[in-house]
Amino acid sequence: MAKLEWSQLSIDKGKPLPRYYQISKALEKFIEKNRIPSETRLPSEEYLSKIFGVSRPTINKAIQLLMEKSLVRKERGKGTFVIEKKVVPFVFMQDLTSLGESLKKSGLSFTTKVIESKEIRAGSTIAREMTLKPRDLVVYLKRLRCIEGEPVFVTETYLPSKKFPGLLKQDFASRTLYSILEEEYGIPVVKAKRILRVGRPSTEDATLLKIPLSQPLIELEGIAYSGDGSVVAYSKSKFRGDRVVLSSTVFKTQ
Amino acid sequence: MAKLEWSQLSIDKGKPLPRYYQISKALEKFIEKNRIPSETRLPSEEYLSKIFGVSRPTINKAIQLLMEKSLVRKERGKGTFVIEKKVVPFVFMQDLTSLGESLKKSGLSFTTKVIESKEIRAGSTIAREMTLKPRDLVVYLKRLRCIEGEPVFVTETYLPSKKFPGLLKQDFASRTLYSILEEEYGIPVVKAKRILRVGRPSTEDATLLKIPLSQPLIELEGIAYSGDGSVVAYSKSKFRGDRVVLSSTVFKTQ
DNA sequence: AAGTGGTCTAGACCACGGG
DNA sequence: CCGTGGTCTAGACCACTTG
Repeated sequence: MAKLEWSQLSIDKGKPLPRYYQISKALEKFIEKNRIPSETRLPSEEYLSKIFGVSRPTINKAIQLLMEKSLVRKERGKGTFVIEKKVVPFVFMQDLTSLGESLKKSGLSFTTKVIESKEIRAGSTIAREMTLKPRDLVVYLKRLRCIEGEPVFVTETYLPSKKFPGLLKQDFASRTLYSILEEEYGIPVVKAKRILRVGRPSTEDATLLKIPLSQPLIELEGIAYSGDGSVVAYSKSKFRGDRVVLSSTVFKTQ
Repeated sequence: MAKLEWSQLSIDKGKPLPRYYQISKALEKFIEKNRIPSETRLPSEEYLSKIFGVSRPTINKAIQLLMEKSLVRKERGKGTFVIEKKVVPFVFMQDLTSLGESLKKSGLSFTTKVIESKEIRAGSTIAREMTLKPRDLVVYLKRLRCIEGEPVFVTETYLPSKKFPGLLKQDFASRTLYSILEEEYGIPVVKAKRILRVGRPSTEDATLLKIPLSQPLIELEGIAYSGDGSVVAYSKSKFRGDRVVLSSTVFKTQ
């Protein structure tokens, strides 16, 4: 009977709006109004193309828009499914904590997976950010963080090897980076600069985060400093824009 | 002679990557490597389709990707043009300043255009955010901010009418909102909550900001409080993701 | 084997901008 | 008028999932 419902959908081909846009809106409204449960499968693109009286590429593009809004998820060979809208509230600027610590406090279950860890030369770009020389060694760390079992962000971190001998032997999956730095090396982070922008995933990050290439990310770049003003870590985190909200509270300083 | 350069481009149709993706990357690299100046017109889609040996819709989709990355801008009837990459560094969390004040300090020339200003009833959503009753009156203000002449973000602000009688008569184009609140009403903002997310523009906002609907925005929602803990303003700002970087510095508090 | 989405083609018509 | 991008069609082949 499900098909009967969808079959009522239609668009006005006379309107000056693109058909794919009208179809996208029609589907969106239909899903909202009828409160289509998440994980419901949409009719096939073939079927929809008949309903709306357009070609399949047009339907494909319409659904593409819904996917970019994270309303649906496509699975090759299976179909298109309504997504449950989840957002993880996320505190990060309030106090000077690493993202891992911030997550811990929130009480949500989260896991860390180390994608890669190695020692490399800084190179000109990283060296400039960290006020090192390009040939200096740094520890490179790439971690994937999942919340409630779902991938939410990846972080790439660079730390000066000189300051943290043996760092690669630490267990980054079960302890937060900041706590390792403070407890194992006695170097606490006392200041951090952060830069935030919108970005797009690389093919690798899209795979890790299980998102399409078209979905925007929130990029958070950070430089952490120790008490003597030297750089302790340079990091770049990429968050799924559909799963994360960053929040903070600011008070008058004077 | 420009055509000669572009004509060298090609892709490997045997690769397992979509053609539109390969073409997009090829064009991107070509623009970067040859430092194609901004405002240069790309070859027509027709021409490119011949060069790459694919159909025009495929070229169209490839260029679509570049547009979403804000590398090019399409103009109907004219062509596709390379965009100058401009980013406005933007301090926002450091201290408790309004966005207007933050801009002023940055030294960049900026203008404010009032799109709309009126008194309305709060409604349930706004009332909840501002701890008002749905039927309470609020002043609604929608402003477009331009930096160096280009639209960069829109802000919608709601303020409780009761606290600020005659507010609509103020000149919001030449003074910042916070300074009006403090100097005209003696109510300074001492605390603010901020929530940040990625969003997509409404058709109206896309027009105001001169961006395609596909381009993501940074949304900054804020609630400002006065000394007695009451809500002074609720605002929602939407920034062009390709023009803005938000930055902050955090210190250890304890 | 059948059904799904991913992608592509060759051609088409339109609206817009500029000569 | 012509060249541009915006959009659409009808059909196709592929890779993947499921029965």
